[in-house]
This record gives sequence, C-alpha cells and structure tokens, in this order.
Amino acid sequence: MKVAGASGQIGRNGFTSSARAVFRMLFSQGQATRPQLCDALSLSRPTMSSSMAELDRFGYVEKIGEIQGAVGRKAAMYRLGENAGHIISVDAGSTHVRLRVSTLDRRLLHHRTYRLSSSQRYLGDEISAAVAEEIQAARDLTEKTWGPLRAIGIALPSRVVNDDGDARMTRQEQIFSHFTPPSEVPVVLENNVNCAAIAEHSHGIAKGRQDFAYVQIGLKIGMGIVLRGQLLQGRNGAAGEISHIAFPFAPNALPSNAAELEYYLGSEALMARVQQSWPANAAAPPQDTTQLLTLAEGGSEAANAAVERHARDIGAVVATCISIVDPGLVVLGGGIGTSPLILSHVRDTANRLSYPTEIKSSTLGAEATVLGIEQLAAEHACNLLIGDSVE
Amino acid sequence: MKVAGASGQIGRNGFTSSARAVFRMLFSQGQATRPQLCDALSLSRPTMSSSMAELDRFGYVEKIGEIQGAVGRKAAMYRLGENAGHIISVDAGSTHVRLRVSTLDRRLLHHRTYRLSSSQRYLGDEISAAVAEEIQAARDLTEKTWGPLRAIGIALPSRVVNDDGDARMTRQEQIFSHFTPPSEVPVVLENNVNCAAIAEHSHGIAKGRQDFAYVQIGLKIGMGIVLRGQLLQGRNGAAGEISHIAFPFAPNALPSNAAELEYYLGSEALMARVQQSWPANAAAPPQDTTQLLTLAEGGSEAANAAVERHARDIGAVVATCISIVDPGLVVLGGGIGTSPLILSHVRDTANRLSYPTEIKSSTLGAEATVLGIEQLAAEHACNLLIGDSVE
DNA sequence: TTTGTTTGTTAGGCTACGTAACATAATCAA
DNA sequence: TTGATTATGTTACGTAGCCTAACAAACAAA
Repeated sequence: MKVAGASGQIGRNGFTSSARAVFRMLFSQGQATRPQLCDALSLSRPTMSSSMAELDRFGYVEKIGEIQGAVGRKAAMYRLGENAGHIISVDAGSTHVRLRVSTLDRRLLHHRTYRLSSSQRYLGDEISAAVAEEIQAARDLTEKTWGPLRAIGIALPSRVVNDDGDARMTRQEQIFSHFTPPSEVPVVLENNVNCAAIAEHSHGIAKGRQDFAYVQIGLKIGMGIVLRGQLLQGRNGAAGEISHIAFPFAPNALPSNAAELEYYLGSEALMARVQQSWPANAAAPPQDTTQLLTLAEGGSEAANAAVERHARDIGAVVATCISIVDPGLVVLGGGIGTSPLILSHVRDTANRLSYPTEIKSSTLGAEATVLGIEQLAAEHACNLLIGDSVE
Repeated sequence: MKVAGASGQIGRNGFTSSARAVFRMLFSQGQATRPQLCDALSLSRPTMSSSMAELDRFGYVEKIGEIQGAVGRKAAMYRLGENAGHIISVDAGSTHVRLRVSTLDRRLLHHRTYRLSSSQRYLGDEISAAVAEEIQAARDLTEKTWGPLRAIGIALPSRVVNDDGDARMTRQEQIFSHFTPPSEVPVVLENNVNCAAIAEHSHGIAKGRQDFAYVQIGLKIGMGIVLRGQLLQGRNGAAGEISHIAFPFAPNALPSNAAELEYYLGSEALMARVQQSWPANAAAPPQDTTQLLTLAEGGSEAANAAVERHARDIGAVVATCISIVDPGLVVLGGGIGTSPLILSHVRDTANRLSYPTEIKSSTLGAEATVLGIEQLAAEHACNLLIGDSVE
C-alpha cells in the first residue's frame, strides 16, 4: 500500500484511549449499544459516558436508536457520526472502473460502474482518465450529510511499491497521468489482487482468519497473502507476484520472459491452448472460459481434460505457496477460480503435494476489489483521524 | 514455536506499565543508565525512580556501576537482576547437542557441546537421551547467583506445530521420549532452521531488518522466514518447508516422494551427483562439500561446474521464495551457503529470475541455532515474567 | 402499582503518570 | 579552594483517566 498526497499526523489526537477504542469499535462493527461497547472493551459505564461525550463533541458519533432488552431500560444504539466523514474507493480495473462512496464504517452512500471502451492489459491513460472523471463526478454530488472526504483509495492493476521499495518497473504512477488528487486528501494505492484478498478477509470467506492466501485466476494469475491479519506487501510490493516461481528440477524449462507464467495460467493463454489441442472430430471449441466450463460440466471429455490439466497447474502453484508460507487456507477467486470443477482439482493436487490446507472458492464476485480498497482506505482514514492503529 | 509444560499467566503482573517497559528495555539492550532509559522510553525521572524501586523489590534489576559524563553527576547503570533468572537453551542437532545457560538478557553463564556418536538424520532416541543428560547436568551445577530457571528452549531437526495445527507426521514429540521436562518450567520448541533465522535477526547479518528469509543449505535445505520482525510459523509449522515447491511447466518432473527436494539440494545428494558425473580423466573426485568447494576455488573445472549447477538450483528456490514473500533480503547459511562461490551464483540466478533482493551470507557459524532458540526462550520467559509482549 | 432489572449519571477515590523544585554529585574556571 | 555550571536522583504535589458505589431513570412483568 502506498499513500500519496496529504499525510496528516497519526497518533493520539487529544482523545482518551477509551474514546479511541470506542471509535475503533464503531468503525469495525458499524453500530453498537453502550452496554455492548462496555462489555467488548471492558470499560465501565461512567467511562463510556465520558468517551461518548468526547466523541460527540466532534460529531464523530451519533445515536441512531434504542434497543429494548427482555427487561429493563432501553439501551442507546450508536454509530459513527457525520464528521467522521466519508471515503471514495475506486477499482481501476482492466474492463471496468468501479467506484464506491462510503462512510468510514463502510455504509454505502453512492456507487457507480463505468465500463471501459476496451479491455486494458496495463494501467494506462484511459484508465487514469476514467478514474479522474468518476472521482470528480462523485465529488461534485457530495451531500453535506456525508461529512468531510477523508481518503481516496484506488485499486490498481499494477505492482504498488512503498516509498522505501524499488519503484522502477512499476506502472503505479500512471494513475496520476490524468488524475490529480486534491492536495488535502490522502490517496491510498494498492494492487487489485491484494485488494480482493483484503475483501475476502473483511467481507468474504476468509473472515476471522488470521492467515490465508488468495489466488485470483482471471486474465492473469495473481496472489494476495494475508498473514497475522495483515496484507503482506513485500519489499518491492511484489509479494504474491508469482511470475517468477521456478522449479529446480527443470531449470531449462524456465520461460524466457520471466513474467510469462502469469499469463500462461491466465484465461487467454489457456483458451489458446484449448483451441489448439481441441479434437477435430468434436463439436466447435469453446470461445471463452465460461463456455469451456459449461462444456466440462456438460460432460465433454476434451473440456474436462483441459480444465483438469489447468487446475493441476494451478494446484502446483498453490502447493508452492503453501510450502513457503503454510497459510492454512487458500481462497480461489476470479472467473475460473470460483468454478467447483476447478476447486476440486486444485484441492486434490495441492493437498497431495503439500500440507493439509483448506481450499475454498470466493463468493464475493466482481465487487471484491472495490470492497478491499474501501477497507484499506477506511482503515487509513481511521488511523489519521484517531490514531492507535492495531499495529 | 510450541510451548509445553508450565504455562503461567501472561499479562500485567502487578507491575506498572513503565516498570514493564524498563524491564523490557534492559531485557533487549542488556544494560542502560537511568537517563538512557528515560530518553528511550520517554519517561520522567520520578517515574524512573518508582519503576526501578518496583523492579528492585523483586530483585529484577541490579545496579552494576556508574558512568561519568562530560560534566555533572554520575549516572547509575543497571541490568537485569538475579531474580530475573536464567534459561537453558539446547540445539538438538544431527551431529552435536549444543547447550547454553544464560540470563534473560543473554549473558552466557555456562555452555557445552556434546558430539553425538553418529550423525542422526531424524530426531530420535539418541538425541532425546543426549538432551536429557545435558540438561540434567546443567541443572545440577546451577549456581545460586543464576536465580530461578525460567524456561528451557530446544531447537529440533523437525517440524514444530502449534497446538491448533496438524501435529500428525511430526517428530516433535520424540524429543520427550527420554527427556521429561521439570513440570514447573515451560519448554519452548522450535525448528532448528527457524532458530538459525531468528539468530540472524537478533545477532547476525539481518539485525534490524523487519523482513528477510534465511536459507540453510546443509544436509537438507531449509528455510526460515521472518516477516515484520516475527518468525513465520505457518498453520502446520511448515512455513519454509520447501520440500513441496512445484513448477507447473513440468508437472511430470514432480518427485514421487514429495520430501525429496529437501535432500536433492542437500549435501549428500549433491555429492552423489558430483561423484557420479566426475570426469574419469580428472583427479580423484571430492569426498565432501568442503573438498568440492576447495577444488572449485582452486580452479577445477568439474568442481566449478558442479558448484555452479547446484547454486543455480538453489537460486531458483530462492527466486521462488522471493516471488511469494518478496522479503528484500535473503541470508544464506549452512556449510555450503556461506561459500562466496555459491553466494555469487545464487545471487545472479535469483536476481535474474526475480525482484531486486539483497542476498548475503551468514556470518554466525555453528552457534546460530543455539543463539536463536536462546532468543526465543528468553522472549518467552520475559513474557511470562512481566507480560506486555510486543504482539 | 409494585417489583425487579437494566441503563445512564453523579460523586468520589485511586493510580500512574507528569512538572516543579530541591538535594546531590560531578567538572571546570578562576 | 571556591563558586559556577551541569547532570542525576528524590520529594512534593497536581492531574488525567480510569474505577466503584450509589443513585436516578426507564422499562417489563407480576
């Protein structure tokens, strides 16, 4: 994750630590009653009173109702208030630009999907221009109940490097070719596959898991790794960039272009191989992966063989990952990764080659990436606002 | 890391948080004056006074002298006191059992190396018996200035699994076949390669680095990964168990026995290959890796070819690791890993295949593993004693 | 209406820090 | 030697941020 633009001071901003804890709880839980917060944070009711008063003075919390228990007085329900503000999250994808405006506690205020005129293999001018336009449009219709804009998050189809890493050979700066972020708002950048992994952690099938790996199998194959609840970035932002996996028994089989593996296991190369080796006496070959999977489910032997072969290759990559980080859970995502056929073959291969590991399919769909960058941008905004980050 | 035996309560043991901070500082720094501690921990002098008094009441600190600055009154120098106690650390290796007795701040009190009668490929009875004997001997000569025994740490040539992982197929329990730990002392277990990695972090060439990978090339090849300053364990204690790395381009080349890779890149298999392919017209083939390296340095073409081939294989493994975790630094250890010849070839291969990464040789030598388990056992003891662990 | 229960506030105390001021112990310049 | 200066450590005291105890308020059930 890289943060550009306004940085602001992190840390104890005059709030008591209990007030910060309450804010953080509402940030992560969305809403809660005072007694719930007291229990969860082990705070006394008087302390809760003063914490709420503190946060309320800044408009950082608001009461949204009351809840009646079995007996006794009603409990007041709270959530983050207007002045906690909002964030804009953008998935700058290869075919779509998806945008969400949401509160820090991820309540959706506005959303929009813009389809690019053509599929972009790399981050370039068209994506940057579309992002600039969509963000401007969203900012123009800002309603005053949204409060201040706290952060802009953008998920990029590119490696994203921290300031101390090696930023050469990255296209991350391309996003700013047509998009100039407002100077007072921090911009959070992260790779799109990493964002999808984060979404699996916060909203998806990996919820509550400390460690897991996410493998996205789409146009390219990519991996996002979450360890101890945090995204693994890598020194060069290259953690999970599995293009360079190598096998010492077969050094001569190394692809000449080191990045080739990403595409070899992607949908285009797969379909090219399928079409080339499609039996002449069979029906017309499938045109895309959806058709391939339909044929396979329908019982086509050729399709099943192709799917199985592909799944085994992916299983070998997954086994390699397990061998190195042993995450305990691997989530498969992307167009092909969510297919049950693929899942079972990957599972078989990986568990045969490696240590016992749960392997599951993602259930989040196309929104995963935006949800992930939204989570990261919200966390960043929260840290700037009240500090005391979990780290 | 697995902890067996007495567990004790972690957490705030009646000490103020500043007292705990002071203890932790002396734990990590070894010794410091009051003003140094005040500066480092941002505490006032009165608070330092009361913290020291608190710790002194339990004998957890002791004054060891005074230091005179340019002008002004002398500053009192402190370190951990007798009652902080001591730990016993054991490297239960395949050829030696190395034992260190040290204070929590790693001052060496006693040490001993016992050579096993034969090289043990697996953790078994002989190692367990030797460990039992050495630990008993060390405990027998305990001097009363050592204070109480706080922990026993043992580095094992085996996978080590947490309680929630899958403990089948591990030999870790073998260590207890002839060794019964005293019931009141916690026993810390960790894999020996992971221990060596820890040692690189606390004493060696990776000091001060948050992220790095350590690759040990000896009888077997093994990897230990440190991320955000902490050892990566893996769900099954299998992080860095690179036996199952696979390459999707060559699925048929997968070894039938999945653990084979560890030995393929180890010294025995290497020497077998070298001897088999040694040119008939050349001088006698080398008998071990030391001879091989000497020949290579002396200019032998056959030796150089073998070394280079081996280093390239290792470089491919290193590149795979970099592709997945992108650690920014890889440290090579073990008998072969510290050779400059190997280093340069591994460096070339890895950096050609993967992202820019520093690759260095370990400088710690045979003591690395004991030093690592000592570090882990000391940290565990420190956590039990005063809590507030960094996590 | 009464009774018991839960929620929120008020009053008051305690603890772990801080600052201010002083006591102590050293160097340095005259 | 004798102050002047400076750094260290202690004493006195204030304060923030939590707590418990007690009470007031708001509810359901008897």
